[in-house]
This record gives sequence, C-alpha cells and structure tokens, in this order.
Amino acid sequence: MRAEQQLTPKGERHAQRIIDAALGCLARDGYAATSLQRVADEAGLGKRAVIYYFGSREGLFDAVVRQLGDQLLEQLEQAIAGAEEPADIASRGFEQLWAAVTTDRALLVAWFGLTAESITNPALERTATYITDRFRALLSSLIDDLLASGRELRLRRDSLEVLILTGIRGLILEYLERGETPQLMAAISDFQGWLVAVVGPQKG
Amino acid sequence: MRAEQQLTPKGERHAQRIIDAALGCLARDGYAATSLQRVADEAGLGKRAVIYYFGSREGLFDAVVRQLGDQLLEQLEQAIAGAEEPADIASRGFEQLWAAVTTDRALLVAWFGLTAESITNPALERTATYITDRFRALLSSLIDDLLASGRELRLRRDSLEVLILTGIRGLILEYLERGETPQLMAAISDFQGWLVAVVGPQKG
Amino acid sequence: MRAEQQLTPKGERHAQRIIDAALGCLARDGYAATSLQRVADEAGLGKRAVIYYFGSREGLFDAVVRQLGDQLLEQLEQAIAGAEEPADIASRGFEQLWAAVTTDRALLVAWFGLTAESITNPALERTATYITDRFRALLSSLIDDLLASGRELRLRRDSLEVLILTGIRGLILEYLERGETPQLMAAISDFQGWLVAVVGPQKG
Amino acid sequence: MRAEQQLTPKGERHAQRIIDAALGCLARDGYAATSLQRVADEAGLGKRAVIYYFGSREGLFDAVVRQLGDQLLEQLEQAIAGAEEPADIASRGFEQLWAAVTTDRALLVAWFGLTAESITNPALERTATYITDRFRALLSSLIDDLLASGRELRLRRDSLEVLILTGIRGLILEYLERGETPQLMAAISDFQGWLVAVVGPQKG
DNA sequence: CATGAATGAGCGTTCATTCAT
DNA sequence: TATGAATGAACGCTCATTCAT
Repeated sequence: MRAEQQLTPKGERHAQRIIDAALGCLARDGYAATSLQRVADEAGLGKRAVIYYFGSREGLFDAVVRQLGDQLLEQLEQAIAGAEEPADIASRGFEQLWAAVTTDRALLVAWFGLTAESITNPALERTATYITDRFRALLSSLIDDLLASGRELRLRRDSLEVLILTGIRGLILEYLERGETPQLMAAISDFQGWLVAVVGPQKG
Repeated sequence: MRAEQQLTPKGERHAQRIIDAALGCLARDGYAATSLQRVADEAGLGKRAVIYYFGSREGLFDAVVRQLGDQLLEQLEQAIAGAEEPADIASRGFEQLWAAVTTDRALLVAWFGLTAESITNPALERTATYITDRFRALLSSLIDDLLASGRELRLRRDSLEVLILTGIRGLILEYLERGETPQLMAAISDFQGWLVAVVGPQKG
Repeated sequence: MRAEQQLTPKGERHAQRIIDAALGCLARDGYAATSLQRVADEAGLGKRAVIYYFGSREGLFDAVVRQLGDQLLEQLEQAIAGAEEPADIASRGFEQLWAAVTTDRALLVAWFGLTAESITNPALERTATYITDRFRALLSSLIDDLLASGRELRLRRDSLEVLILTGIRGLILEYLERGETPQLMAAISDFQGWLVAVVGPQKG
Repeated sequence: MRAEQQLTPKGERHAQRIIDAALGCLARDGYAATSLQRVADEAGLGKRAVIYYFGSREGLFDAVVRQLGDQLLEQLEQAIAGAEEPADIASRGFEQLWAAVTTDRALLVAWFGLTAESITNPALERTATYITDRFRALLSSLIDDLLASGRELRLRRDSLEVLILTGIRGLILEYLERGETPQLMAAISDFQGWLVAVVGPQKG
C-alpha cells in the first residue's frame, strides 16, 4: 500500500480521487458490488492505479473507512467541544452523529460490510475496529472528564462504555435496516434519556 | 429454489447435507469466503447441485439462516415458557440466547454478513430480517403478556421494543468483534438489570 | 486442459476456432506477441474460453503445434508413400516439406518460438519435441525400409538420423532468417544430393 | 541506448554489472523468464537503471549477445590461427566452438530465444543475425584462403557456406534439446568428416 | 431429477515502459 | 546522470451463473 508513504502531488490527487470514487460506489452499490473496475472507471483511472495506491481491494476500503472515521470523529469532537453538562454532550453528540450517519450512508454500508467480513477475514480486522476504537477512546475521555468534574456514575464504568457503544451500534443497524421510523426516533430519544440518567448529578 | 417444493427423499437428504456443509463453511471461513465450490466439495456434491436445490448462493444462505433462526427462536420460546416474572424471562431468555450465540458462531457470521449485504442487495432483504422479525414478534407478544398481567412500562412501548432489540444486536456485535470480555459480561448483566427495571412492578 | 477430453460439438467447434485464431496470430504477430486476449478476440470468444479449453497460453500453443505437426507428418507420409528409391523419397519428401514450410510460416514461427522457450521452460518441453520426435520416427522407419530392401548405409545409422534432422532444421532456420535465397536453394539441392549418396546403391 | 555513448567510469561499471547479471539470469532462467526486474535485482540496481543504460529489454539482450558473440568469434579465430589443413581447421574450430557452446549455455539460450523472436520482431533482427553474420564472414574468408592456396571445392561455394552454417546450427539445436547424446557426438564427427571431404585435396 | 459444459466478471500479480524530476 | 512514480497489458486463477442435455 503506497498511499501511506510519500506521494507526489499528482499521486495524492489520484489517491483521493480513487477514495472519493470508492465512496460513491459503496454508497450506491454496496460493499460486495464495489469492484476495483467500477471504482477505477468512476475515478477515471485504470484498475491498476487502484492496486498501485492501495495494494488491494481491502486496502482501498481500509483507506476509505479511515478517512471517513477520522472525519466523523473530528466532527463529533468539535460538536461536543465546550459542552460540560452530560445532557448537552449527549444531545449535541447524538445530533452530529445522526447527521453524519443519515447523510453519509456510504460510511455505514462500508463500515458494516467490513465489520461483517472482518469477523473471519483477519486482513480487515484493523480496518473494521478503527472507527469503534477511536470512538471508544473519545467516550473514555469524556467519562474521565465527567469523573474529574465530580460526577458519580450509576453504572460500572466498563459496563457503561460498552453499553453506550453497543446501543449506538444497535440503533445504527436498526436505521440501516428500517430507516428513520418513528419507533427508532423514539428509541433514540429514550436512549439519550437513559444516558443522562445514568450519569448521576454533580456531587456537592 | 427447489428446496421448498416437493423433493424426493434423496433430494431432501442432499439438500440437508448442503445446508450442513454451508454451516460448517460459514463457521470456519466466514460469509464472503464461503463459495459454492467449497460448500459443494464439503457436501460431496457438484457445485451445480447447490444451485439446483437453492437457486443461488443467496438462496442457500437464506435456507441456512431460516433453519438456524427457527431453531434459535424455538429454543428461546421453550426457555422462557412458563416464566412470568420479567426478571425470570430476561435471565432465562438471555441465558439461552447467549448460549446459542456463543455456540453457533456460524449463525452470527452468516447473519451479519447477510445483514451487511442486504443493505444494498434487495434479494437478501427478506433473509436478513427473517430472524429479527421473528424475534420482534416474540418480544411483542411477551410485552402483550406483561401488559395483560397488569404491568406498566416505564417507556413507550414502541421505543422499548426497539431498544431491546437494538441492545441485543449491539451486544452480539461487540461479542463478534472482541469476544467474551469481562466488560461485555458486565454490560450484559447491567442490560438485563435495565430491562427488569424498565418493566415496572405489578400494579395493585 | 479440457480440449483433450470429450467435448460437445459446440466445444469442439469453439476449440477449433481458437486454434485457428491462434494460428493466425502466430503467423502475423509471432510467438511473444500472441496474447490470449488477441486470440480470443480473433476467435470471437472470451479470453476465459481459451483458458477453459486449453488450460493456459502454453496449453494453447501445445495444441496448435500438435495439430500442425500431425498435419505436416501426414502430408509427408502421403507424399513419400509408394516411393522406393531413396532419391525419390528424398525429393518428394523435400518438396512436400518445403511446401509446408514456406506456406505455413505460422508453423515455423510457433515451432521455433516454442523450441527456444522450451529450453528453459519444462512445461513446453513435450510440445517442442513433439514434431521432431514424430519426424525422427518417420525417418527411422524409412531407414528400416531401406535396410530391409538390402541397402547399405555409408554412415552409422544413428549419426545419419541426427544429421538429416539437423540439416533440415538448420535449413529451415536459414529460411526463416533470410528467406528463399538462391544460396539456400542451392544448399537444399546439394543436401538432397548428399542424402542420396549416403544411402549406398542396392546390394546385389 | 546510452551504453554505446560516453559513460562515466561508474556508468561503465554499472552497465557491465547489468550485462553480467543478465547473462546469469539467461543461463539460469531462459530468455522469456529473464525480466528486467530479475536482472536489476541480480545487479543490485533499480529496474529503471537497466532501461537507462540499454534503452529496453531488447537493447539489453542485444548488448549481451554482441559481447558474447565477439568473445566467441575471437576465440574461434585464435583457435584456428596458424592451421592450414582443412582437417586441422575443422577439428580445432569445432573443438573451440563446442567448448564455448557447452560451457556457455546462456549464449545459446539467449541466441535462440532472440532468433525465434526476431522472426516477427524487426527490432531484434540485427541482434539475432549479428553472430551468424560474423560467423559467415569468418567462414567466407577461410574459404577464400583455401581457394587461394589452390584447393578445389567439391560443392558450389555459396551452397557450401550455407550448408556449413546450417549444419552447425542444427547440431547446436539438437544439443539444446537433447544434450550431448552419443548419437549427437557421432553426428558431429561425421559432419567434420564430410567437411574435410568436401574440400578437395590440394591441387598439384 | 440432476449435472457437466461453458462463460462473464473480478482480482491480484508480473512485466515493460513512460513520466517527471 | 540517474531514479522513483505511475501505468497499460497480459495472465491465470476463483466465483457465480446460464446453457443444454
């Protein structure tokens, strides 16, 4: 995979064009139907160029997921920057997250396709967990902040982290399968309520 | 898909052998790496026979998922039969569910692979939602029973159903990615606690 | 390589079309420039069909050479059938051989390309020696006949066989490089003379 | 092809290292399997350097063949220097030629590969005929000497030249295909005998 | 009822070569 | 002078599927 090394400006442009094309294909056709050929055609380059820059189909998806993950996490961090109240953090974070999720269906499709494959394809493992790992880290630091500011959790910390992540992933999966149904929106709202309730009031 | 029509006894045996072989492959190699060729080899039949009985690769997975889903739901129903207390239902159901999930990794792999693909491949939609739909129905009837017995829910009913399903799917996904970590086990326990708490005490 | 097994009439037709196309390409473009793609295009079939019928590029050339070799040897055998006098055999055989050689340049190009490659590519060894082996056998049986009819050779038999084959191959190589120059035609005539002289007069 | 122009001492060393590496590869892997990559690796230089010095793969082989051809012809000339009798010339020349041929299989492989390719690839024509042309010239001057010394040929001169060259090439081809079989050695001996016989005794 | 023959699509590799510096 | 970046061509493999029997 050459894309992680130094690239000429042209190379950089090409690699980015390929990633963009891959995103488009993923969003439109899904993980399995996104072939190198299609991506290459869409990018206006040869199939060979995709291999050159990303080493393989999997390498390409890795790059795509990382880029989207970084983007998503960055947006999330910006969205909650400055918020102190758990309720604020939860609502702002969720708003941003949901906006990203519903806007960029490509991210989800790629992410879940990869996640499913990664279970048995070791080459994809690092890619698939990249976003969740970053998200986990963000979550963890948020909880650190809360604890530092004197809050007391109503659940064991470990368990809380898993439940939050787990709940979000479940909700996203539901969205993917059924779209934005009223039931889902209600569930999200209640999930946020639970979230705020689980973080106790400020001590003292 | 001929497997649903009348089959000779030999045909029936062949079809079942293919399903078993597919299960073995899925468990060992994962969704994407489970090719017709491999399944056929494992079943000791020609690749063409698989197509004959199940119409297509997707048809095969459909049959596999349905069989496993039926099995799972039946076991679940048996496990909670007789239980009246929400805490009982939750703990027995979870125990059974988790046993199935951790025993039959094949089910999960197939299920998530299909779910991911189904997002963009309409041919798989019915298959992928088959288990969740049946599970949803089970959940719904359980809640009916609770309401009939005079319980009062602490959450809107729609939202509750989604959150339960969503939570379980999230936990399973976490298990697939990271295995049975202590954090996950703690989260499961707390999830069960939430579940019981959310169903209020019996009225009167 | 499926072409040696039983083929359906359609398969037979396709395989033959591919061989014909390969011949055309070899004659026009040479060994190295004859790609599967080109052959397939010329045959009006997919590249995949070539692999299917012949296993590989090498397998294709093998089939081509065998077909041409069989054809050549058959023609040779017919040409010298009935001739008893060495001079007759030599002149008729040469005439036919030379006609084939100069008509079907493709044979030569394929044959020499393969011969050159076969020196280091074991997969081609059998192919490259196929024609010479058959030719050697024909030569050997001709000499048997001469000996049986009471002739006496002026050279050791082994040596004679090698020298004849060797001489012919050398002449063909010369033709390939320089065409039908007057010097070459003179040499061929003298080679035939030597051939007749080396086979002594009939005893008694 | 820069190798013929002025090169810095370092360039000269590099070019020679590449030629040597190419020779090694040709001897070991054959013509078709000798890729620029392999040669470059063996020479410890970049693939691009090979192109830089020799213009193309063909250019490289051209250089290799010329170097080996020059070497061979020089050795031949030395070997027969001083010999006056045709029998002497033939035996000394053959001895030297055969030593070169059997020692430096690389030359043969390269030479025949090139010859085969040159039939349809005009870019190789000059390279392929380089050795034979020099050999032809040597042969021609030897015959001049013989005629000048009063010998009378038993064959037309043109024809003789072709037959000698042709015979040698045929014998080499036989060696390449089958190695040093007893039959081949016998044939070589008889070929030399024919050679001597064909050059008549000294007049007067 | 069942299957072998055949094919189009895709992937990832090697290779020679050109671009750009 | 020398080289890394980039690319088009080809090959051969697997796969799912359709054809024809």
